Amino acid sequence: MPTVRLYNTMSRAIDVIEPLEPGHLRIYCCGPTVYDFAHIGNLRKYVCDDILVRTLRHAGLNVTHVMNVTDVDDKIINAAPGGLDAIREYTAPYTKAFFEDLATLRIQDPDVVCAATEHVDQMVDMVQKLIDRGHAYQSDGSYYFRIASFPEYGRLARIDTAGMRAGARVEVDEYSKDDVRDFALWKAHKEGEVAWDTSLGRGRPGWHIECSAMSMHYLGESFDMHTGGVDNAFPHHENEIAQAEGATGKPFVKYWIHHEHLLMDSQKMAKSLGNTFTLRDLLDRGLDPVGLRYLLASAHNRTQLNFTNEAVEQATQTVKGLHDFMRRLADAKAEEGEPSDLAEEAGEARKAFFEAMYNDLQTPQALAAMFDLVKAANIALQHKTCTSGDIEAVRDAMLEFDQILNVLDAGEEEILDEEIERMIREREEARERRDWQKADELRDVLEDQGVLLEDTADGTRWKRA
RNA sequence: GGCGGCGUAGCCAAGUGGCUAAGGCGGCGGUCUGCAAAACCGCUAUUCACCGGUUCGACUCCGGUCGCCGCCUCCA
Repeated sequence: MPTVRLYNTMSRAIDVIEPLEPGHLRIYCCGPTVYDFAHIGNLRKYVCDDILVRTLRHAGLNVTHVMNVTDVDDKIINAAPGGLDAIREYTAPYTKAFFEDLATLRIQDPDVVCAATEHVDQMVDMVQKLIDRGHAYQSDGSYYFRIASFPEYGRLARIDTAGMRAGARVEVDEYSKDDVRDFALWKAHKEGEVAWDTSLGRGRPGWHIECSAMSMHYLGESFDMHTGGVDNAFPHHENEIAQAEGATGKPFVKYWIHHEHLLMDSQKMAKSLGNTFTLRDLLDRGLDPVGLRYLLASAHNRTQLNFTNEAVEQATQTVKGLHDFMRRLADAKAEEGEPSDLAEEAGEARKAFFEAMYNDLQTPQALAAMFDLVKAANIALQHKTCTSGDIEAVRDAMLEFDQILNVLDAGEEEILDEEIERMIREREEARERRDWQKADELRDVLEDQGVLLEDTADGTRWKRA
């Protein structure tokens, strides 16, 4: 099995990935809070997770991928006062939209998707363990994690907890805590808010507790990998560690992966700047979802990616080029010329591509290896003798790359359109008569319908624009 | 104020203490084509924000300046 290396926020180094259980990698990815449509910056994170999981699977690991859906939090409660029915009614469409967005971006669904509101029991159990072990206390019906009881606090984000007292942010929490650094595990019921009647009393879970409770419920008290946006490292993941390790006394997660943010036109994305766009917004503007996937996948996950309209259009062009290439490959026939060494080139490209991916997900280098092969194959197809084995090797390599990238066409066969076929035949006849004017006219008509023609030695081909 | 990241061609984006600074998109010129398209060939950063320093040698290491971005209690 190949060695996979990834940057681990905990160690601040590129670590060799060795699952706790050999051959089986258990990963938890922080999921969406479904109070609104996901914006493109949120979605980058899921594309990064997708590339990561696909790479781990390609390396031969059996991956169990769990993702949460946060369907109860302050924003949701504010938007949907009342009980559980009210927040479910409010969040359901956003949850549905979120998974539609994942599908649009060709992101594989996780093996397990868990909603916070369906795991309150597990969270209550965990809070109880924290109380029993002296890490939590009650105040006015709410429960808090006592940071002073967990000396390791701040290890992930390298935060000096002493300095938090002088933090720039103003404390806005109206609940009473022993120490400003402590965070809520369970919030006492307030009138008009959703609540559960539990052994802790009537109330609702804090945000961080859901991820600790659900990840351990599905993946065990210690598991391999946990992902999130860079902003989640502190406080969310730091708090998760405190809760999990406080409750079990065992190490929580071995590898922490954090994905960088997307910039919009070199600016941060923020509602106040009016530059957050949902996938729907972008599709309405005519952007191609697969081009978008390619763009989001094409930069390294730990660098900020600058999102511009132009960049998406470029990515879309690139993907079109790959589609053209696969088609050319499918139609390829052996030609006379010097013998090609395409099979070897394919092998080299494969090696380079996956070495790059296995070495901290270096997508840009992997893509460069792929394009080197595309170029070599195009040259060979034009000037050399390619055996069916040569062509097959290139095709297999491309399809293998696409196990990670997932941007190629799924189905080969384009539905034949009789009207289009008839016009193409008509144009062929015109061309035989050397009636170029008529032929060009027909080509223009088809182009207006989004059909592009290519006259090749083997006849005219067409594709959708 | 504290901590951290980044600044590479028109655009997106890799990279290394010293061979010609990856790759993609775009543009220009050419081959092919009835014309196109696709593909191919050539050109498109004497230079890596700026200023110093270390070094035989730095884009890569150090210091400073400017710019952008993130975290510092619930934002991917």
